[in-house]
Amino acid sequence: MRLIFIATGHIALPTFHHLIEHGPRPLALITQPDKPAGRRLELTPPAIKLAALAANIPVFQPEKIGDITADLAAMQPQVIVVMAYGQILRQNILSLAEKAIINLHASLLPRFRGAACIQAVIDAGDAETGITAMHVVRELDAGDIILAKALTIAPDETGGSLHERLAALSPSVLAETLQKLTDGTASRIPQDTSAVSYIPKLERDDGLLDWSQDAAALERRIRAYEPWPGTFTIASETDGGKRVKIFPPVRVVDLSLAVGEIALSIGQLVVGCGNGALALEIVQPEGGRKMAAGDYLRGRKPTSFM
RNA sequence: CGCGGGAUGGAGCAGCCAGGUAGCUCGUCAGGCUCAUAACCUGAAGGUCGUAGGUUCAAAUCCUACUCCCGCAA
Repeated sequence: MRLIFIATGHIALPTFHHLIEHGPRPLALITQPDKPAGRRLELTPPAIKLAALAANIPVFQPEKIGDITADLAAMQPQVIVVMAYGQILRQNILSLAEKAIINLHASLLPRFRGAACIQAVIDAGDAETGITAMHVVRELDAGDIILAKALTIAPDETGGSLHERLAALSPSVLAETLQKLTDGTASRIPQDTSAVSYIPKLERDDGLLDWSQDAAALERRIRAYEPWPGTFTIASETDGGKRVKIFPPVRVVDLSLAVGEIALSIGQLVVGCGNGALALEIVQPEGGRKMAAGDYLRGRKPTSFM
């Protein structure tokens, strides 16, 4: 089968490797251009690009995917697979594949269309999520569904752990999808429009915690946003009003504190929330490294979080 | 040269601006108290103040260079 793979995010790596090892071998990888990253803003290639180069698969990194429409057409693809690419595909791309252009999306559609679907399911407290294979249409994540596989979300699941498990689940979803497309047994199930929800891309600042929320909701948020975009708060003036990152695990405890008030309870840093309180284990003040929350409290002596 | 914070006993910090006795909260060890404890009391050990130069009678503190760690941004 003549297949082109379009992907940027890490979540696509296992699927890409699976195709390289078990076929159909991708004719080319289309991925985002190298971007400045790191403290010195050095140009950094997407990890999947390195994987392609190592396997001698041609790589295209157009600023706009429309720029290489002719190249794509010249490869005469039967199937195009899109996964965490990061660009919207125009109509002229959608019609390039002879058989189908499909997208693997990391949620059980139509719930949580959009970029931050992995964080969203944990944040919402959902019991399960999964990988959905669907046809690509002009509207984002709105195409007819071919198949989906589900996973149960663990009570201590983080965005990172779920990302890994979904990445590992993806190759089998794609393999089955390709099989059905070949057989002609692939179903086309339209999405239930009444159940659609959309979750936009997250920015670093979205990780600012609002201590007036319920402790249980904050606990989910802290797990969901680890490692991206991460969660943080602002320390009181006694610690210079600096940013403090919060890492899971955190525990909901029954302690009566004002919103944002900090206390030392049985050696742990406890923060008052809107309903209940949270015991923090690991924090990282701006400029410092990760440290035990109790050490942070004893050393820097913050009195409250904003 | 994108912006910024930091390096001080085992941990986290203060002291630096206005150079002159190594400090705080913990931890560790010993002892005490207690039915008991992550609680409390007493005592002790543990530091070439990141590295290399410079200024000075005197440098954790001022100056220069370097190494390492980290936040923002992307």
